[in-house]
Amino acid sequence: MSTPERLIEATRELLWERGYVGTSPKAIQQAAGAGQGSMYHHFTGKPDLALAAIRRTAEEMRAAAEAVLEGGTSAYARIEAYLRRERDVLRGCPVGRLTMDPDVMGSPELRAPVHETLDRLRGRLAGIVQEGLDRGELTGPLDPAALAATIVATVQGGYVLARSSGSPEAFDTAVDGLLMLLSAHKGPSS
Amino acid sequence: MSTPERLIEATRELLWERGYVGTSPKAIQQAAGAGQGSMYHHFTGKPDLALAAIRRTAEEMRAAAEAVLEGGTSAYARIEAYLRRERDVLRGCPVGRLTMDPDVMGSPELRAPVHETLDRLRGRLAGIVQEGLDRGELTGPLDPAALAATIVATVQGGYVLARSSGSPEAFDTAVDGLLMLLSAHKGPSS
DNA sequence: GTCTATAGCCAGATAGAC
DNA sequence: GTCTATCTGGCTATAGAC
Repeated sequence: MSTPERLIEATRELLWERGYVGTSPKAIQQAAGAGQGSMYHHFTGKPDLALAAIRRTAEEMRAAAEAVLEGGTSAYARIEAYLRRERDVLRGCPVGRLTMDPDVMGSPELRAPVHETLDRLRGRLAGIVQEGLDRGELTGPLDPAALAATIVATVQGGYVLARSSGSPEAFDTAVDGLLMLLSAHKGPSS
Repeated sequence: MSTPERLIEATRELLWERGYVGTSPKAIQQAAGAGQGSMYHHFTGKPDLALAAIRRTAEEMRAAAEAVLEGGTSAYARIEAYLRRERDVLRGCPVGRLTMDPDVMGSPELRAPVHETLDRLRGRLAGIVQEGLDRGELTGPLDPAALAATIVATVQGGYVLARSSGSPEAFDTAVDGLLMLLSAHKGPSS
């Protein structure tokens, strides 16, 4: 792997683990096995490197979501697949985590990928819910946009509960609760 | 207000705004209008001060939740009151936020109040759901513990969505979605 | 491209005067 | 109880040699 590549990957890991504020250039260099001069040769500084890392993480998360949301199954099945998809629960969401970082939220550039990723995810889920209603896989009354927000919020909040309790179980319990509520809306053609 | 008091309050604000990692003793002193010597006279250091601040914040959050959860209304009404209670949405949850802080989660002492607060909240909500089922205010199938986790997760995740989009609206939308799902379980005596 | 040297500033804390 | 002085070390970056 090239040096810039290693630097980006190291930054991604550290951003996930410690956030922007808690991640120092020095720590990045050590994790990447690169010297200071090397890092500043390839990137203008910490914000520049973080931007590259965040963009890649956001892109990866979008792809992972899409992989599980596409496909020919029912709306309910796709939502369940998204909710139950394998996750590194105790590490939290590498994108959602950044919303609690004041320096990230204070920078329009760093913030944009975070905002976009979560926003598109909500939109994608809303579309699936709408599809489900149209096809009779789900029965109303159900507001697609609201349900989509609740789904994403349950996941993001599930991470909080899991980290708080130190066990992934809390995440699963929150997901179970949501699916329990949603299953009451399963339609005949599902 | 006494100096220790001002130091604790300043720490609470900064912890909320910037997290543990992003909060320096110097910033605390300036916000509290106290000198270094003064701070180290009253507290042994940053962890000690943070502990006092976190404990107080946790206590305050428990009280705020209890204030809205107690009372003689129906289970559904109490859950809705909790979800719609006024919040400083864009600032996020002062307790939940700490779960993303590696230094807080790495310290058993700092972590305990966070864990306990979120845990008790879940237990309290589960009790209310159970009560609602018993009284016929809610109709099953409904797993109290799972629903309680979903409620807390929706709130915690709602903060993430709101901060990501820069608007409190996303929080409200997630809450609306959850109440929409839950309202399908409103019982006859409600 | 990568290295070492250097710099100014901040973090976190201690010591001792007042 | 509060103040100033001081300390060690880390952060973030620049300069210039190799």
